[in-house]
Amino acid sequence: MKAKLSERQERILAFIQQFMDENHYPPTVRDIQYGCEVSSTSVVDYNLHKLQAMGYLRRQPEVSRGIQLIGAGLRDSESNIVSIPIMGSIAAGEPLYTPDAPSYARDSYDTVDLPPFLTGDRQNVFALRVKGTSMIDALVADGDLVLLEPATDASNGEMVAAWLNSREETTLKRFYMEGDMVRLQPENSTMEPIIVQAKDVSVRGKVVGVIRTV
Amino acid sequence: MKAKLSERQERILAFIQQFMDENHYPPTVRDIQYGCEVSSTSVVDYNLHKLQAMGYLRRQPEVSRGIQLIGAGLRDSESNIVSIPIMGSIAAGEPLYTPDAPSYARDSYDTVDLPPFLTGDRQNVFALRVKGTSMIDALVADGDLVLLEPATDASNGEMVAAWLNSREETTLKRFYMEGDMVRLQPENSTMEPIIVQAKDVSVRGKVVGVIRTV
DNA sequence: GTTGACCGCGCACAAATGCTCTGGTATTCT
DNA sequence: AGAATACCAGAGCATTTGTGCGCGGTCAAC
Repeated sequence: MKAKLSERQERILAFIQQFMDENHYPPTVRDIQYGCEVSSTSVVDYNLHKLQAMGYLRRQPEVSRGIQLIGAGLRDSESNIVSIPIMGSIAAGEPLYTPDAPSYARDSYDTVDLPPFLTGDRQNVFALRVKGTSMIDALVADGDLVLLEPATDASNGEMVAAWLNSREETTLKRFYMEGDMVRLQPENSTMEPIIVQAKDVSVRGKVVGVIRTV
Repeated sequence: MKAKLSERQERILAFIQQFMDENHYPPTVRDIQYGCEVSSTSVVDYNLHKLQAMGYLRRQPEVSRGIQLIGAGLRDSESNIVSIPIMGSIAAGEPLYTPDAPSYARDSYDTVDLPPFLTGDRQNVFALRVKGTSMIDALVADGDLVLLEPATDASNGEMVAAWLNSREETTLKRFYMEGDMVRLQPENSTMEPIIVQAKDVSVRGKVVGVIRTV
């Protein structure tokens, strides 16, 4: 269904987003025409139909400015918000996020709405509620919300949510690969690192943000 | 300037908000006419002019659907976001927030858009960017954004931004009043509390949230 | 070549839509 | 009472704007 867009269609789409950001209402066909240097309104109409068929936008027939972007474009430009699912708590051993789950399956989770600057351009960011004070050594307190980017491995020094087979729990630590061992380093130097076999630990996500309300 | 609205104006305003929520584009004059059971477009036009003069919305002349809500209505219903001013950094000794400053003076500051759940129903919440690692003992790291509610005193145990006359700096600690002394307690037990005369410390705000991006 | 799909252009029409003009009805002020 | 003000109603005009139609390119398949 979603074939690749022609250059003109890309431009039209980008123009609509920009126009919405600036004016807070959708452009007319002729706005697009002039904004994208097209020489006829019918060309705009033609491409709008294409874009609609491909699912990039919705149009209200016979209605001026009856254009609304859907999908990723909507959240980013129109409401300036992204919805992030809260996939559970990180202290409890609940099943964690599966990155390949379809996005509409998120309906079954609570979500928080956050401005995009917290997620950057990362995909499938999800959130976990921190339960207990066991991660206070990583500058994360009870009740905090941690934002995670799905990942199965990490670079040294990154803060990750890691599943420990031996303890059957997920913990939040800095990740260091040392040979075939993995060292999970707390933030606080008074705490001892956890060192386990690489096969006994699996990374679930990298921390990209922390939110705390008091 | 902002006189109280007539019943019809309230209704028009509410209708525009509802229409925007449903359709993601502004209504036409006639949409409003039928939606609010007005018998003439001129009445709508008349009231729209009034509402514009009172600052509730902005119109683009000669442009269909050239209506955008401004002010409180926009933030709450359209984008579900509150703008919070970043009043500077907390490590530097810059002048801090003055709660009685008019809200439109916020134009001179950077702002971040955040969902309302972070501020609750608190008023005049502002943000400070944490510079340096001097507050890491309070679970706050370099680069974090702390959300503060303006306050001039605090209850024992609350985390506050406090100005220390002796050091001429603002610091983030838990607040304990003990006789006529004030103890500013770091989160980390390996750090020593700061104990000063109550007159040498002034509370600037209470921490209501922390945001960290990595 | 010829065909047909795809895309663009120009034009024109009709509907949608903002705006104005005229006049009316209360309510308030002098 | 008369004037002023605020608000509303109806009708109509002029512009804006979505949409359809005909025509002309390009490019690949046959």
